Amino acid sequence: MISALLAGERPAGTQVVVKGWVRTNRSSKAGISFIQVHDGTCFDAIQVVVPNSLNNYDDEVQRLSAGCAVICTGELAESQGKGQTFEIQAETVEVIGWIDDPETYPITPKRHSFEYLRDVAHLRIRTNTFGAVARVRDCLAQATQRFFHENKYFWVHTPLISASDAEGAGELFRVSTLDMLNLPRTEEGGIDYSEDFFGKEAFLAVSGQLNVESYCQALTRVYTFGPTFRAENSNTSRHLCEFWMVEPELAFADLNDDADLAEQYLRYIFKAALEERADDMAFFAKFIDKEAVTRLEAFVESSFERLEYGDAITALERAKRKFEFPVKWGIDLQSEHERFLCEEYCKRPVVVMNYPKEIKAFYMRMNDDGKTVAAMDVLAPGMGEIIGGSQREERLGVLDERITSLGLNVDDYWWYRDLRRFGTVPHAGFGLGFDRAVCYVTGMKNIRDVIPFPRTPKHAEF
RNA sequence: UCCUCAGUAGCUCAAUUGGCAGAGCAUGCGGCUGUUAACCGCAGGGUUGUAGGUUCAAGUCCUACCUGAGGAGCCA
Repeated sequence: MISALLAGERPAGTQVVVKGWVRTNRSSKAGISFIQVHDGTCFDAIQVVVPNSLNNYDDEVQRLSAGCAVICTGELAESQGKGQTFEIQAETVEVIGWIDDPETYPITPKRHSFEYLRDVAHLRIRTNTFGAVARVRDCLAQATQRFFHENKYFWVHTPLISASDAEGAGELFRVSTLDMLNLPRTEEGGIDYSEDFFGKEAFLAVSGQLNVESYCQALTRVYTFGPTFRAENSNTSRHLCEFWMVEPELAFADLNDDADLAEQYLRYIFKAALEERADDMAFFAKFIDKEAVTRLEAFVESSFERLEYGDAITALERAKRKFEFPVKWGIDLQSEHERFLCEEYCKRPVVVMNYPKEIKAFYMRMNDDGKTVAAMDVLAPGMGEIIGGSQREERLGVLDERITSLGLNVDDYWWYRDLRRFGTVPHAGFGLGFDRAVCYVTGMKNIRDVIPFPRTPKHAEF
């Protein structure tokens, strides 16, 4: 693989084979061709130097254009030219796959807009940017698994199909096998879901949290890492209908333990990106976002500020600048407020803790003041909220009160309530939008460009 | 879903107060070169997002729709 060759794992003079795709081909009738071959294993391509003594030089090598698949053999050599340490003095160049009609190949060796490349998402991965994103995304995913494994967390595969809409997180995708042209009806004229596949209404899950809480109260330290689905009509650079989420849950823990975990986790995966994908990160810093590397380095080195929600409000009220949305105790923080807190007020990552109960979910633990719940948001400079979490309400009576006061039905939560009846313990967890984390690390501005085939309203191509 | 902006060659973009549709890159051919965002020359490439309207004349003005982007809301 090219990554091993360019890393110097084989000495010059070794006979090597390279299998990959042509990036550029500069050929000279005078007798030599320079082919950049790329196999995706690292950022750089390797230069294959082809002499015109090869018997397929005229009719094949010179016709090679961007995208052609080739297998090259030859001797690894220290490069005579500038721009690379190693190159290959080719002895054979075998063309495995031609470009059908070079004029119609969508990925040309020039800059393309990200919007254009979304229309050719099956080919955009062959570009520098999307290759780098894919490798960094993998690095962050592997680091996530490694971090939790090393800290004795178990990976729990929570279901993607949810038979109740009790999770209360916005619009859901329906899962049904009913014949839409011939729907079974109840006597009242509604749709009779008892005829449906699961015998009741079913949806794609919007979170694994409620399920993972069950495992938490038996395995102590658990997490989910998988896809999640929201049918909200959100058309922004930060939203996908299908996205990946990391949700750890730990037993015998409070909100401070939760914040500690979030801090350690983020530092761990960001450090992995800096160390393991230095080549790709250097590219992002050069062409996508000048601060991609320095921002991460600062993040990894700084400890997080912890701020009470009430203190955050006070800081915002005393700020000399004006906000578009007025500040007072009880509001949810807008992104302009979040950016101010971490970028100007604290100048480092901030954990805002203990929010008013009115703006947070029913399962978050009621504090002794009766006004706030043990919720936290981790705010990152340059992005705003990157993690949201809470200590969960472990007291059955208080949980029931919260469910009822929000107009929800306690019977819908029967198994979730059982967890509070049978050996309940204080526990806490958080959710991280994995794709947003990839944006933060790479400096990519649009979440549709950090996931392989983005699903957004009106878009499920490929 | 709301607000704003945009849609012209394969791609990225020009085109003055409404007046002959242009460039760079890419592609093909030729030349040149241990080249590397290569360079030089030539060539092909267009129903200006769609449908109407105003006008002698519309890429340009008007209406509707479609598509995309940015912002907002919702959130992760």
